[in-house]
Amino acid sequence: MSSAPPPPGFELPLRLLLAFRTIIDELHERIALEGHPDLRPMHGFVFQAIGPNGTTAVELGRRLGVSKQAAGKTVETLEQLGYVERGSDPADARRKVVRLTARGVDCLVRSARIFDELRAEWSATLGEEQLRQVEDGLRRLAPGDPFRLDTPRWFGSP
Amino acid sequence: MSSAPPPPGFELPLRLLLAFRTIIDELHERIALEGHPDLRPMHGFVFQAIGPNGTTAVELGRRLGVSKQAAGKTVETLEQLGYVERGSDPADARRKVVRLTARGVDCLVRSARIFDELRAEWSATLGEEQLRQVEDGLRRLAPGDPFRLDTPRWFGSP
DNA sequence: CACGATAGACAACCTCATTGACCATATAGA
DNA sequence: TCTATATGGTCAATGAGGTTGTCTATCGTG
Repeated sequence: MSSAPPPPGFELPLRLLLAFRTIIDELHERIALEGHPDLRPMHGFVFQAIGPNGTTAVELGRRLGVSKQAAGKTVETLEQLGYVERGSDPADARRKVVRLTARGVDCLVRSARIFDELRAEWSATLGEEQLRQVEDGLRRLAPGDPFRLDTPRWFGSP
Repeated sequence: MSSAPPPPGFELPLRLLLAFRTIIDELHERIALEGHPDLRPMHGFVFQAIGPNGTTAVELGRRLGVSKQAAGKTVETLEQLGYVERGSDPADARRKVVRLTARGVDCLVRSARIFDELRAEWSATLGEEQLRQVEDGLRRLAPGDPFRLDTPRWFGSP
């Protein structure tokens, strides 16, 4: 009955971060082998924030938790890398819709597949039961929309 | 059992990051109320990297995975905030030893206590059994030293 | 004692975020 | 309809934090 002393409280957050980094690093290692070597950890968040239907720089900034100018610059970078493209919205001449290119969609699809493969490997390592315990525990510790995308900025100073 | 379909593979990493952020944000909210309102998430890593015996800017840079100049600037910032102080090493006139001040040590002690309090709250929420399942699962998914301190730099672009 | 290695400081630069300002366009109300 | 306001996008200036390159002082080794 849990007779062993509990681990120090700082271990769990460090393990959470280390596990996250391990997974993301593994993802990028594999997706680099599949033709996307230029991606950075942050870019996956941006692709998810753009979504399959496209978005605008302002809305992207809101989702990422950064200013619209910063979001615009990120879009410009990803446009040069060939992952997104900008078009005009016929229904609103102010909006410039940012959409994933075929290459961007390919990246999203591969990411989703690799994440599923990685989960299958964790399931094999831990057993499906314990993995679900972990996932359920994290859902209860950190409820809400997991797509809080303002993390890149979060570390730095005010 | 486990007859329900597994969640998509990308949920776990997002939950890991969200849980980490939730914990760190909670820590900083509480430690701000105890007299340390100026701390940033990264500073805890720096304090841990300095350690109880002090260190130098070069060694700090190695542990944090940044250049010695960047480490020096961080030390300068923390010195102005009153968390560290620089002294000379009588055994080596080149070295300028960075040590935590009483205020810095106070911060480390309070952090450890608050982390333990937070863990007790998670234990009450999940039950000690499931919390240990989570911790054990993370240890197996991400083994090794949890004190990898090069995270602050990890997010950005190269 | 001379030489290479190390610790630290200074300067220039880069990247990425910020705020402020400005223009074009859409929308709501008198 | 015409005007006021809100919204989307861009440009400019700024600041934080990182980098590399260079320089000096000091240590350790031959």
